[in-house]
This record gives sequence, structure tokens and C-alpha cells, in this order.
Amino acid sequence: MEKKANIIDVARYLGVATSTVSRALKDHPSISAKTKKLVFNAVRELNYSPNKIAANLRSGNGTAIGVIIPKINSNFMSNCIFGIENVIYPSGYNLIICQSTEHYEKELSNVKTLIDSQVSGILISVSNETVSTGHLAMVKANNIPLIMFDRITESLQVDCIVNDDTRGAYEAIEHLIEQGYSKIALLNGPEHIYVYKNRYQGYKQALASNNLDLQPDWIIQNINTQSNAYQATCLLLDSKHPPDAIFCASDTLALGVLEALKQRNIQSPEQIGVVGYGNDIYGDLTTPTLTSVEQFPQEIGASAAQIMLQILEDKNVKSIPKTISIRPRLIVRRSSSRKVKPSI
Amino acid sequence: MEKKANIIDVARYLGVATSTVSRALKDHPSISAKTKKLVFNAVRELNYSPNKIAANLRSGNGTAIGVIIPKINSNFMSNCIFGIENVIYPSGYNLIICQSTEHYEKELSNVKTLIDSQVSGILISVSNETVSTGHLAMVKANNIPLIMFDRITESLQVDCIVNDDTRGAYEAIEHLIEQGYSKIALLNGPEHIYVYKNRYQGYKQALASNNLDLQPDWIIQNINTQSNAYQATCLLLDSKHPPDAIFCASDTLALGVLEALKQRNIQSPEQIGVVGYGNDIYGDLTTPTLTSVEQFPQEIGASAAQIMLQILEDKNVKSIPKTISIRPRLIVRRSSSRKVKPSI
DNA sequence: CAAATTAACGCAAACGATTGTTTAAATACA
DNA sequence: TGTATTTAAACAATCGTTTGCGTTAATTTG
Repeated sequence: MEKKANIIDVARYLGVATSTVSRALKDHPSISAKTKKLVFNAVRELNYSPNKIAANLRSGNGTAIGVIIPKINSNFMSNCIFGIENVIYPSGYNLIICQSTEHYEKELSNVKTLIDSQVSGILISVSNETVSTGHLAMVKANNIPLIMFDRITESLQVDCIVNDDTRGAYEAIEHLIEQGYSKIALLNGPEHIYVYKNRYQGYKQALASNNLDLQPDWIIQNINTQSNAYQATCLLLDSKHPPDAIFCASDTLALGVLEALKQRNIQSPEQIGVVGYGNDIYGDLTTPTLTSVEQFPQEIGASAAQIMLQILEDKNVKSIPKTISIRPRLIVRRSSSRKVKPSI
Repeated sequence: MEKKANIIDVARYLGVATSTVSRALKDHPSISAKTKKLVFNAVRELNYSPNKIAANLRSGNGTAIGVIIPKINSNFMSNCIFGIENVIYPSGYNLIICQSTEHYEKELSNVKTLIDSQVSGILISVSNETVSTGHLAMVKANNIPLIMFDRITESLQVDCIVNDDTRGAYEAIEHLIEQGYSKIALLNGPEHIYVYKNRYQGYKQALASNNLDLQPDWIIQNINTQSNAYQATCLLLDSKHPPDAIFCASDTLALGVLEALKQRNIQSPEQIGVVGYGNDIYGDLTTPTLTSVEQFPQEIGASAAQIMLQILEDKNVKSIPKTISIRPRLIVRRSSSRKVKPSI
């Protein structure tokens, strides 16, 4: 196994200086066309390709973009990464991916690693545990562009890509009302989490806009598993004034609802309407198929990546941080379609 | 924004040589305990952390491990990555992830990028298009350890982690036979793909072991979408001798089968047994819930990563390439349970 | 007690590129 | 023809570490 050729080898091969080779390869104006051609031939001849590490060290321009996410193995996140990769790849950067596994300590460690690895920028979706933002400030202090997507912290002035959760919830509720439901319950996740807070807002706003009273008994917070949702649904159904529809702040919760309904032989959508959020599970596999709010994770990832590339292009330009809100779309399926029966 | 401290800063701060700092930080024996303590204090004081890029350039030891996969946004692959990350992270390496998007050209480009980025090793699951292996030979030629997982090419002598697809299919068929089905059809993917070839083998072997004749009419190859599976199922059902069970080489195909059965009001498992492969979709959401072969993607990723770390630890040891086969497990659900009705 | 060993650290050359500054050759202009 | 200007390429410093080797002082050995 021979050693890989370096820039010195090709310079020697041609009898020129390394600087000439370097400049020829990046189409520098002060190298003649003739020399460039020679260089390119020699490069092919010797099978040379530049060592990114060395280039990075000297130039200071990193060759990688870091991504920190809680866990990669969810439909939503893996699709975000998919979107990110599609945008980043053509630019020549490569992606370094870290998982915080929802732990602040690991997220902190991830940040340090990425800084030490001289990444050009960092895209992050913060862990549930993350409240302090010192580690993110550290990123900015190192002059590394930072962009947050999906899970953001509001206390930091950076570019953000988020879902318009308020709107998504709002439209889900409006849809239920249109379908003739009026006693609409909410199964929400932990309210301190950004997305659930917003979905709660949308729920409230939609009720208000439609002159429906907000029934505290129908609002159940802090549900985060399917079985909790199952239990909560049972409580709702057993209450004195049971709702006629249940809006779930995640699809997982909706599964718990469907489970409870099935067990009690309560028909959906006829007796109870159900809407999930995230379109995260295979919503058309359930019986009834599950209406849910689609979040476009690929677009979210792609937008985040695009903004990053833009920032990296004109590094000096200091624009004010903006927040881009991706508009979700309600996917109506059977579980909420009381008026017009869809063909499925 | 002040500049990040480098090793020279901390050396100067202490009035020692950079070599002393460097050696102290890696616990080199020829540095006294007292000096080490001083160095560590200074490091904390100046908030120093070593520049991985520079270290890499000098030592030749890369700090990253590359992963190339077709697409990240599938249940299977994202779980593989999850497993890989969990193992790699504690070792201090970081993960560079590339997608081939099932294109050979991009896979080639990914390989080049990773080599230029001086990765310490590469884990790959090849694209469907990949037949030539010149790019992988290039990896070996650069003395970079290579490990293939899930999607492998058989012509190359490298460590592999694969599913025992033959066994998975075998057990699925045996299960169907146990349940009293005897006319078992196969809906298979493109036979030239490694996994489908093996699943076909398992199917044949299981029939043979149980003295069942192989009926060519019941073997339908080259099905790769749900709708194709739907059509194929219709043909099977309309034939003179329809099967009483259908084994699908992927869950997607199984969905097409269930769709066809539902439309014709044919009961599963009573009239037709159905088994999928991969446990890739939410198999307990369908009606009936879908029996499928679970593949343990996290374990596959983790195994691949572990072997890589092992190789990187004792680089000189040249062991012969081994293939590790992960044993899949049949998850029995309703769609194939004719004898004993499960509680679901 | 001189010689040999050891412990602890400094010196300076790499690693492979990039880039500001010079230099030499070629062209332009008067 | 001689000087100014442009063009093309060489020179050499530099990025932040690591590491082979040399040096010094302290310790051990015969």
C-alpha cells in the first residue's frame, strides 16, 4: 500500500511550488490557464485529493457542520436529518451527528466536542432537560453560527425554525367543530415544553373564536405515554359530562385514546372524534384511520440547513436573528370525519 | 470575543514547553504528578481544550468515524444509527453521516469525502445500485478499516454484520405451518438484492423440511411497492388454486396484502394467514395486527460499531474478516394466529 | 566517589495545506 | 532603449498539535 499523494508530491512532479498547485486547484486568477491544466492532469495522474484536515487547520474554515438532536430514531427526527443532509451535501460540508438522548449533560458534551472539532456551524434541537443555555452561549462565543430547529429555547437570540404549533392545534380544533363536535377535550403533554404550550394555546384560541367555553375538566395536562393517555381517556369517558371529541397533542396519545374507545366499544368518529398531532405514526393503519397534523420534518431540516449555508457564505454580515415558522397541515382521516364519510 | 486559548498559551502561562502540556494532558509517564496538576489547573483557568483538527493532522489519528447509508429516514436505518451512536460516543469519536440516497455515484462521492476527511473508519450499508466495489477497495487501499452492515456486497473481504434472513424467513414459514397453513405463497422483493435472495432461500428450505411442495404459482418475485403487492394478492386469490397463507418479504408488501383481503372481505387469520418482514411499520396498529420478523436494528448498528472500535484499538492486528449474523425473532400477532387466539 | 542510570522536561521538526509577500519575467508605455 | 506596469509563480511563514531526541539534574550503582 503506497502512501497517499500530497500536495508536495504533485508540486514536485510538475516542478512547481505547492502554492501554485493550491491556487490552481481553486481557480485562483493569478495562475495561468496552461498551468492549471497541467496541475489538473498531475492531480489525476497521482490520484491526489487534498487533505481536508490540513486545509482546515491552516485556513480556519471547517469542513463540517454539527447537528445535535435528542434521538435520531423517531420518524420526525430522522426525516429532519434527511432534509438537512439533502441540503448540506451539495455544498461540500459534511454532517457530524450527535445525540443528546434527552440529557443535558450529554448535550453539553456534544457541544464541546463539536467546538473542538472546529465545525463551521451547529444545528440543534434541544433536549427536554435543557433549561440553562450556557453551552449554547459558548457556541456563539466561539463565533460559530447556531441555528435551532423544532425544539428551541426562547431565551436565546438565534435563528430558529419551528412548527407553528398554535396554528396546527387551532386548525385541528376548527376542523372538529366543523364536523359538529362541540365538547372537545385536550390531552396534552408536559406543559413546560415549548410545543405543548403552543398546542394548548391553539386549542384555547380556537375554542374562543368559536364561542365555546373552556371546560377545565376536559383539559388534561402532562400526559406523555400511550398508557397514560389510555387512563386519562377512561377518566374522561366516565366523567359526568364526557366530551364528544378528544384532541391529542401527539399521535402516541391518540393511540391510547383509540385503545380506550375500542375496549369500550365506542365508535369513532360517530360517537367520539379523535385528532392526533405529528402524523408521526402510520396514521392510516389504525382503525379508524387517524386524523393528525402533519409537520413536514424534511422541510424543517432543509430550511435550517439552508439558513446555515447562507450564514456561512457571508460570514461578516450580521443579520438579526429570525424565526421561521413552518405551517403544518391537517391530514383529515376517518377518526374525525363525521359529516362526510371519506372513501377509506 | 477573545481568541480561544491554544496549547502555547497554557505553556506560556506556566512557563513550560508545549510538549510538557501535551504530555501532561495525556497522562504521559515521564511527566511528574506535580506538573500534571499544574497543567490541569492552567487548562481550567484558561478554558483550554485541544484543537482536534491540529491533533489529527500531526498524529494521523482521525477523530471521526464515517457512516454511509442509503437513506436515514426509515425506521430500520435510523435505529441502526441510534445503535451506532450509542457505542461510538463514549469512545470519543464522532460520527460523520452520509446518505447515498440509493445512488452509486453519490455513494462513491461519499467515500471520497470521508477519505479526504481523514476518518478513522467507515461503516457502510450499500445502495441498491451498488454492484461495483472499486470505491470500497479504495477505502482499504487507504488503510481505513471498513465494515459493512445490513446491505453488503459479497465480493469483498471485510467484516460484515447482517441479518440471518434465511433463518428469519424459515421461522416465519415454520410458524405458519404450525398454525395449520399449508398452501403458503411468497411475495418477494427484487431477487438480486441480497436480503430478498436469502428470504427466498429460507422460504424454500422451510417448505422442504416440512415436506411441502414448492408451487411456482405461489411465488411472486420482484414486488416492491404496496400497490404491487395489492395487485399480486388479487391475482393469487383469483387463481385456480389460491394459497391459504402469504409470506411477505417486507412489511410494506404485507400492507398491500391486508388491503386486498379487506377489500374482498376475506378474514385474516381465519381464511388467510399473513406474515410480514422487518417489523418496520407499526405492526400492532393494523387490523388484524401483523405478525412480522423483528430485525433488531439497534443491535446491528451497535455490533458494527463495536467491531470498528475493536479494530481501531489494535490497528496492527490483522484478523481475518468475519461475518456476524444477527438472529431475527418472529413477532407473532393476530394475522397469523389461527390456532391460539392471542388476547389482542 | 566516579560512572551509570533514571526522571523530568525542553527543543525543534514534523503533519499538509493556505496565503501574504517577493521576485522574475513579460508586456506596455514614453 | 529604458522605465513602469502587469502577470505568473516562487518563497516562506503559519495553523495548533504531537513526538523523537537531546539535555539537565537527581539518583543509583559498583
